[in-house]
Amino acid sequence: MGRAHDTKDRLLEVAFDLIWNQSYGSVSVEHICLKADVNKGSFYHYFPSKTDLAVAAYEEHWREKQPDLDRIFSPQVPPLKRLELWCSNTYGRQKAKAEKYGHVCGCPYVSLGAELATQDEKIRAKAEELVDRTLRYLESALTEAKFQGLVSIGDPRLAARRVHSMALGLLLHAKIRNELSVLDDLLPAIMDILQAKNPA
Amino acid sequence: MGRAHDTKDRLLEVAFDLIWNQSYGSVSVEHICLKADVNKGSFYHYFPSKTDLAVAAYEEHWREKQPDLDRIFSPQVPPLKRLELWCSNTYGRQKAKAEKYGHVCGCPYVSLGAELATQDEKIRAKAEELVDRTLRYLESALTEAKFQGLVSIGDPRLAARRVHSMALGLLLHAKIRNELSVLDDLLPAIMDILQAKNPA
DNA sequence: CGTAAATTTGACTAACCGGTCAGTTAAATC
DNA sequence: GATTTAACTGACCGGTTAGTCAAATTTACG
Repeated sequence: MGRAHDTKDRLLEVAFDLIWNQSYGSVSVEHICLKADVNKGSFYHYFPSKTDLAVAAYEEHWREKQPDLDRIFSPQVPPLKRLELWCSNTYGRQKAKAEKYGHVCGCPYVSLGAELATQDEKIRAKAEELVDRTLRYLESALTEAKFQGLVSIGDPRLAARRVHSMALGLLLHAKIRNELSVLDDLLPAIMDILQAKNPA
Repeated sequence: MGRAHDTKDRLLEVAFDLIWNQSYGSVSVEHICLKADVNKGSFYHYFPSKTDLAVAAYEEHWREKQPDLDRIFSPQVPPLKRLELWCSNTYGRQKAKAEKYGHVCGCPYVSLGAELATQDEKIRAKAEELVDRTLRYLESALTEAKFQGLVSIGDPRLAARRVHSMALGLLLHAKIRNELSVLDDLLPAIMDILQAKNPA
């Protein structure tokens, strides 16, 4: 075998970071290779195409962040508290990114999905998959919240999509206005949607 | 003067249509010129850069659609009815686009804004401006609705952003899933946010 | 009509794009 | 220590990109 280093991981990480911060179209394979200190030839040893890299980078990013979500949405945590943790986690990630790059970057899955959903089926499918996984966490929390009489909602699945949509929308507003404070309304807006009896 | 034709208008229309359907990055100046039947040299006679074309195309599109919005949000229409009309207008536009191109295209301002807000300041500013104009319609309707006791909301400006965020979020879900039916929940979700007393 | 200004043309540039490939290097296996 | 195989290299490819320009054409106007 060859030199078993972390080349592939570096490519995945750099790719996710650059695409999230900029956009798929404006980040070239060369940029990614340069920043990851990888030769272009090596790139195509690991990934058959730029598209495949993007898909793999987003899957890898999920894999890394899933433990956080599992902790936030742990059955040990009261359901509405999970939503509160999710909101503050979202805010924290956006704040960190904004401080690093000087502008609000919004939801990474949406950035990629919105740009390429109509262009690249592989990427659209992956974005859909990642969104669906997120919805599952939300739906689970909402189902429990409803059972405990904490919220006044109909179908938890539908309510989860509404909550998620509100979050995506506010993240987009924050990105387009480049103003992190838009996200201050995230938790209150969500609690209003749910007509939460006991505001977290 | 030269041949005073509709060259510029054709460029604006084609550009908006292509960028909305695909993305800024994947639509080249050549594509636009080809579809508009305009020589590339002529393009740069009218626009100093691709960015400037995009900004102008989006401004022009707003100019064309504003009469529709003025009609929908006319003071002659009951405030909650305005929201209902706005939702069905949104659905109609998405349906038409989806039938024309075979996939849901989402909100055009968001597509451009999400892709380029962190990259191109001119485009970010224009996206912000267009979103703000839309918010003004919503805020006006909500202010009246609140005064008439039709809704239970706090600050109408904040509520308008929530309504708009929900719409953006659902449009994004529809685009990423490529499923128009996601938008069936648009009006109900908005009415729930507002805790509308008299569901439209 | 004559001239000047607006418009149109299409060939051109120089950089960049995603992707290829023949060959080199280093680690694991026997 | 020889062999195998994965990891890596860097030059290279054809095509595309945004943008330029000098010349040609058309129209408005005095």
